[in-house]
Amino acid sequence: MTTPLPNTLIEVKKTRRRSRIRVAHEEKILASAEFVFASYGYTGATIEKIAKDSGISKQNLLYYFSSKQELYQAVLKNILAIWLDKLNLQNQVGDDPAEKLSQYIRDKLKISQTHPNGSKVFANEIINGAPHIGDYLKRNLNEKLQADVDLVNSWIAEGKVDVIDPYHLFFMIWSSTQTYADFSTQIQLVLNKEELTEQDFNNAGDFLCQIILKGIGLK
Amino acid sequence: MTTPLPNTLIEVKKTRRRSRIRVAHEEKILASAEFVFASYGYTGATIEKIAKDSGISKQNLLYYFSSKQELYQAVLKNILAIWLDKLNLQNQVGDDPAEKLSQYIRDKLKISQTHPNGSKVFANEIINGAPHIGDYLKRNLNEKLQADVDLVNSWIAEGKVDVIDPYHLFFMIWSSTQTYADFSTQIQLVLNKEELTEQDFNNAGDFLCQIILKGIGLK
DNA sequence: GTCTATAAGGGGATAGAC
DNA sequence: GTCTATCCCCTTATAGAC
Repeated sequence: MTTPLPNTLIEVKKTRRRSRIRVAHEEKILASAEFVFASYGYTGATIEKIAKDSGISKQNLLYYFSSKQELYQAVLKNILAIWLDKLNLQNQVGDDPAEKLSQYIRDKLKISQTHPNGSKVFANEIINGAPHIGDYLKRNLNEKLQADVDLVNSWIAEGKVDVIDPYHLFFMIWSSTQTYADFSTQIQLVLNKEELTEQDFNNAGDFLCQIILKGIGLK
Repeated sequence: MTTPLPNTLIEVKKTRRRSRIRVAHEEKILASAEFVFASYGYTGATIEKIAKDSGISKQNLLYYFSSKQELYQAVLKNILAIWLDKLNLQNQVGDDPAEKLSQYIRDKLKISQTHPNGSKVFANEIINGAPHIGDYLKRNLNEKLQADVDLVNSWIAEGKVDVIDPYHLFFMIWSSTQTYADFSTQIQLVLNKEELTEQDFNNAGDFLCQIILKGIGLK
């Protein structure tokens, strides 16, 4: 049995001038698409559902995004851009490893709070073997990550943190912060809440920073 | 926009006597279903694909599992049974918190290694809002978890571990162990490997135990 | 830009012979 | 238990009027 075929990500076309109405509609459509793809998966989501949710007719939606796949990839690219943009250990202010890592963790968690649906769509895509963004991810993730891995390794060399494998550290940070978006259903069920509050996210941030920093020998 | 309707999980019927051929075929079908649901999601998976993968005709498959939903829920119930069965802090041997937690973490990670597809199907289901197993989960997860939470709280009261929120500890353990199944595509991409090896899982286990135990004040 | 109509194909499930 | 045939709905996408 073969896994789904890889598809190269459609590059965003640089439209020279987008009318106000186009910009507004595209935004509404993208927000709805994020929600519907997160709730039903790629195949389970239908253009009809997205159209209904955004208050735009199905045929009109296809005027703005000419195919389901194009819309899906736009959603994926949105969340990836947010992650790749904000998530650099290097870009965090200060020199202190503890400070940099704390900020990184809290930033990542903040995105789980503000963009849960984007995170869920991305998670679904990766779980399914990244058929639509595998190539794109390969080209864009590793390079950025390498710089951060190097930085952590330099901290280890300087004796500032315990000897650990930086890759597994990042896997841990990514998974334990994203779980508050991706697995929010389960977390809400366990905590017996309808929604996760600001306070829940603050608690999570405090917890994660406490465990991870102390765990690698900081503080 | 409404989220998917909840469906109560179909209870497993106790067939008094299942022929040898039925048992064998059901097993093959379930294994293929796990793989196909993991690769394509609930809607994206088709009975046809599952049938092809298992070497059984689509119509014959429907003789054994009378609907797609029934097959899907059987897959979900399988992985949940494995988790709920093995994952009790209380059942781990020994009295030592460090020993119990290490074993719990390694057991959970082992399931990621041996049942990656079941884990992926479950992850997809939760991400999509648990439309098919929400009720079942609610009835079966919280009670088991509560005993473990109480145990951790007793350790805190005895001063054996730092003051932490046990719930967030479990969220961290669950997410950081499951990521090696659910996000294996991304991890393989970062580590530049076709498959995760026994050694990779050992490294992950060592890393997670080191960070989490030290992080909560053990050792 | 937005609408009505519809083509074209996929996929779940059933009927009934063997 | 397994097969052939088929029904029927759903969904993507296009054509073309306004």
